[in-house]
Amino acid sequence: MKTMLGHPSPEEVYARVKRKVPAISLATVYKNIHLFVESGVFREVSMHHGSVRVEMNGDPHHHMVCSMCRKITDVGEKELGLVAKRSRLPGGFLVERYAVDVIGICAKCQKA
Amino acid sequence: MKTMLGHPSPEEVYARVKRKVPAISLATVYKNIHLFVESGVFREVSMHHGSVRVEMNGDPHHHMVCSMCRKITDVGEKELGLVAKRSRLPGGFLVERYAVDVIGICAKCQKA
DNA sequence: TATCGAACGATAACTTTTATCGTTTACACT
DNA sequence: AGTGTAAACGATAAAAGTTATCGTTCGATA
Repeated sequence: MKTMLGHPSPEEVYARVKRKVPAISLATVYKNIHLFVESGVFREVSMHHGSVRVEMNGDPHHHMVCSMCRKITDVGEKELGLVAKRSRLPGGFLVERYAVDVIGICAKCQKA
Repeated sequence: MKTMLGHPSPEEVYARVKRKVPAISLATVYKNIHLFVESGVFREVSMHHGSVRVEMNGDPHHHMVCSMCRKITDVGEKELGLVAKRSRLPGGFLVERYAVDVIGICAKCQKA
């Protein structure tokens, strides 16, 4: 069976799982996505999207997001060097800018 | 008058503008936010939030996002080096991971 | 001041996500 | 197997965020 690669939305996960378990509810899919994200099975990918996307954990990598069609493509950690030079990344992607999000726990939440 | 700093949501912008123009509609605020974002006056900041956030363009900087309370804090470009070392950033922020989003135009959209 | 088009406000609609709740299922213990 | 209990489920309502619609108003120009 083909595995689900890429960056599926909850709706896409739902559609896929429904093929095997037709009775499943969208609510259950959301519950499991949350569970998986909190457990570290999935990561959330959310830059500039109307809906959440998830991906499996894997080798460290980042994302190219097209500001017109919003398609997401993975970028290996090593290819990031090209971004700083404002050059084109593999695939002919034209870089406008890049945004780094550092995710963690702020001082206040560490205390609680 | 105090300017609006930080990373306001559309609702926060609406509340603020309403002080001066009580008759304004939320729809108009959204229309203007879109206009400003498309014109490059604002940038969108969207990592892991239920709603869009905007910020003024300024010196290059990035963001720390608390995975518990979702508060956003700016990080100067120079401080990013600390992240790679998994050390603590200023303010006692404990780094879990970081995500880079490269924003631009994909090859297909460049043709169109 | 009359005309015309752009921008507006109110609101309905839509999308995505979360909460609620009654029911079903799984399983430990008898 | 039968019973009790808790966890998980599906259906669905509700909430939150955003966009689309539409009749009205504003403002520039003639």
